[in-house]
Amino acid sequence: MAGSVSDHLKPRKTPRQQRSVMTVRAITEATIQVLLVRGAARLTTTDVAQRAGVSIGTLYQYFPNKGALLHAVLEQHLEMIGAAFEASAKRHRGRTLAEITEGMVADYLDAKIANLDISRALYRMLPDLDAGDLQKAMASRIEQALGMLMESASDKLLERPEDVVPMVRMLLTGMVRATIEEQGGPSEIARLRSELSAMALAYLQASSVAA
Amino acid sequence: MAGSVSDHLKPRKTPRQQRSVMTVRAITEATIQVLLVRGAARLTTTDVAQRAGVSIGTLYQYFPNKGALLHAVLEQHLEMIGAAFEASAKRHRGRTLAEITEGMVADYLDAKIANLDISRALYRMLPDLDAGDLQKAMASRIEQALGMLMESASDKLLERPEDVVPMVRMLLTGMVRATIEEQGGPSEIARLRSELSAMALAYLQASSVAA
DNA sequence: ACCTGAACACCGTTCAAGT
DNA sequence: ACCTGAACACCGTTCAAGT
Repeated sequence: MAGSVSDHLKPRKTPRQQRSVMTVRAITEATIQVLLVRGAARLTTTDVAQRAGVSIGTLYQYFPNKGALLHAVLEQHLEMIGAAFEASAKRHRGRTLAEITEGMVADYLDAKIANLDISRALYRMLPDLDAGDLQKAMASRIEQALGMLMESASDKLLERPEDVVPMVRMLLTGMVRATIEEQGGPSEIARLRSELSAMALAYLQASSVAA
Repeated sequence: MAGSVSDHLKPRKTPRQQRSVMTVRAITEATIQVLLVRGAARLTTTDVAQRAGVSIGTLYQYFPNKGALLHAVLEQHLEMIGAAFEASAKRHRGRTLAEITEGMVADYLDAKIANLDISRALYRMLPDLDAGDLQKAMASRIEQALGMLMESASDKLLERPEDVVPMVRMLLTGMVRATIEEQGGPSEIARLRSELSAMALAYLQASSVAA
């Protein structure tokens, strides 16, 4: 073992005084701003420090490297999406398979669309980010909520949930990601909203029996 | 207009003498080698030039920048995948919807799996690569072959193909990409092979009527 | 405990000089 | 027509000195 793969991505120190708490917040805020304005490829630690109003030395006091900075921003965003999905799952629990499916797709899409720019920027940085840990955690979080939802469906019983649930999770996140990365406009997003529901529902029905 | 977005990614000059044709080939070969050995993030133009046995100056005589180098490698790989998919489409034409779907999924997966390492490496560089043009071309190439296949199905007639065909294309490429990027092992790939067929077929059947 | 910024290392890219 | 490699610019990261 000897430490997780991504020890080097963790924040370097935990701020103990008020001043430094604000410093850290200023740095992550600035990171998002620079990300949106300049894009992932042209994001510079110097830019971030300047925009945050601190020196580069200070930035590196809290984040061991550029990757850790972006990792922190990604973590925030995923936490938001994960919480939104879990809340959505609770809302739709116990309804019919069709209702659950449509509601779940709509809510996930809405959460991503509400932060379209940042979603797009973050997707673009994923590869450089060594974010396998975060993505895995997110995947199992969504799968757990999904599994619970499927069990709760009032009209259908899912067969082989251990295979079907991961596939549906991948369908949901993969199609939304692809559409956003392909620069899909309003019409592509509208199509995704209806067709993705239809797709997920057709597969789920084919994989379940009457309850 | 004033030139395509990615003029700066095109090769800088076309080699006119034998010597330089070999030079270009050596450079792209070396790029793949370095990509596989060091990974996308640590790929260095110096490394590539050294491995190709030329100076950096020579490298920059044929490729205007690092991006163009990777762009060329990606283009080669996509060309191979595209051709494989079109050949597969021809083979399955005229069969039943279920046979077409299964054959298509299996063939696409096989083509990607046969070059798993390079596929993985290339997926990781996509964002940095400004490869929207290549991806769009690839998407419509696959969609055209898919549309032809759907029309040829002996037992079913697809409704709203203008919506359904792009969704199936995205399903196919998106799920394979997600599985590969998530470092899926043999068992995840086997699951993908069967479940992705089931998913696509369930959606296609729900979107078609008897022929 | 926190902050600063000059200095270092590394890498992408150019260009004057060569064959 | 093609090749070379020293030189330049830029950016991530460190660390000795400060409050």
